[in-house]
Amino acid sequence: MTAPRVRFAPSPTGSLHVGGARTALYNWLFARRGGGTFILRIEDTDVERSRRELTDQILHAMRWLGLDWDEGPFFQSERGALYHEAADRLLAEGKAYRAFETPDELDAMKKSAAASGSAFRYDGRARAISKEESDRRAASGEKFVVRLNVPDEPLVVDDAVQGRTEFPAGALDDFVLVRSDGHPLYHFTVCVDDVAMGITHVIRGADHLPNAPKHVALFRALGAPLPVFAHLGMILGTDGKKLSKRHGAAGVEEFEAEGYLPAALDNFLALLGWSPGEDRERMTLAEMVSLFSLERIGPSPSRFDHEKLAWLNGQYLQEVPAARLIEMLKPFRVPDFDPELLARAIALHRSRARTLVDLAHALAIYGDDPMDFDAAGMKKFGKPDAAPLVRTLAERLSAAEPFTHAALEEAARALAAEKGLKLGDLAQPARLGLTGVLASPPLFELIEVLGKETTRRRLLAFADLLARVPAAH
RNA sequence: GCCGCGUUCGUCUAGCGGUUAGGACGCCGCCCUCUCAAGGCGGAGAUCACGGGUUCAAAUCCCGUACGCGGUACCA
Repeated sequence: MTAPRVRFAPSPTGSLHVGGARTALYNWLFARRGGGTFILRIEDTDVERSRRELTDQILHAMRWLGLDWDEGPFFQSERGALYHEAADRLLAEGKAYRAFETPDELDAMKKSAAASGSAFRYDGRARAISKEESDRRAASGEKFVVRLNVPDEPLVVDDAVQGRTEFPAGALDDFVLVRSDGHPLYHFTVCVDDVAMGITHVIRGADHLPNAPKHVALFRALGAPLPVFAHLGMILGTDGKKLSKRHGAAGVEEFEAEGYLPAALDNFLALLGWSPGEDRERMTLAEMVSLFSLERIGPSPSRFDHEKLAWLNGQYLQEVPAARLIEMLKPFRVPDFDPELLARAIALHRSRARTLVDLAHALAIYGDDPMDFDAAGMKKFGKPDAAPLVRTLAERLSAAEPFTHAALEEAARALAAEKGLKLGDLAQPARLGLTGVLASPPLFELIEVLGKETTRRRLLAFADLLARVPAAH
């Protein structure tokens, strides 16, 4: 088998969302697996809706995901000559023809079709116009569209994922290839480009499956062999509806901003519709490459489960080398302190975070002293008679020598024993005073990183706060 | 409406004629423990959408129905 040539062909009418990202990923995996070529093509023929910034955003998202392309990006907006050449050839060969109906006339036809309860299909009446008349009317400046002369026979799409589907003869009308203003349309540009680029496998979302017979007809008209089609089940929201804003993040750049790791998103997306079998779930891109095959892609739609993605991201967060993690954290505003201490703080907090945003947020306690204290915690520990105990603890901890978690814990345990308390009776109020919340990494390791000065200052301030709490009755 | 595709625990999935229907997320419990995570162990959770066939045997093959999704442009 010759090396595959595949392409990812987004339209820059929106940012790269997870559905598109998964399509890109599968194409990339397939290309890499087969030692083939991955081509990036920007389908910006819709001039009204395409925006340059969105192309840049898509390119950025691709790079972020680690999906490098071998050729392109090609812009369809710059390939007009190719399409017009192809249209002229089809026209000359009688495989396409000019149709001179105006939009208003077409509307009228649609309306009458709707009135009689049938679906509108262009009836191909302009096929009857002779070549001479067609040329003459075109030359005289009359507006026309170019339509494909779709043969009256069943069209078979043999899909690697969805299986064989047959579209009966007459299911398609002679659809428009080129608009009356000269702009080539989507189906046409796709096929012309796929032929020109020697695409062997078309891997894309199942929303394109109904388009596939059009493409089959077009490939034939163009005299090109059919590529293998593989239509991927759609990615839906958790409620089974089309993915939209109210399902939370859907754009790749949103996941980046929320502190997800590209490796986690790649892994998660890969599993939406594909499974390597043998209960394999966590995989690097390289592992996916070696395991990937079209045969193991399922046909059904899947739902995007943020919970599982978050879990997976947490898993990846545990494995990132410390230095790399510090790099990754940079865009997320972490307190500026000693790099060595930062590394230790990260070691303490990473297992408690599921995203970089979580982690950066957790790291904030190493910056400013806490201003707010957890309400439930204050209800439980916020009593004036707790103040002396916290004060004593502050003194004992300050005196601990060396200032290590082992010595600190020993000091705290000794104090607890003296007072006939459990360690938790001491640790929890201390944790609250030090961090403002009741959940944190092991207290004494935290204190060790926080340092003697900060610990003492916060504990003493907290004791003062406790002393001012009105006594309960 | 018409055309097409899909349907295994709540979710992602394994399964490709004979399994106690497996794994993962989430959920619950236990262990660890100064709290919260992480980790370890265990549990609940699927009459394989439904109804007919084919077969000694069906989640697996065939046909209907229901539901879901997609398409139905001089959008992509």
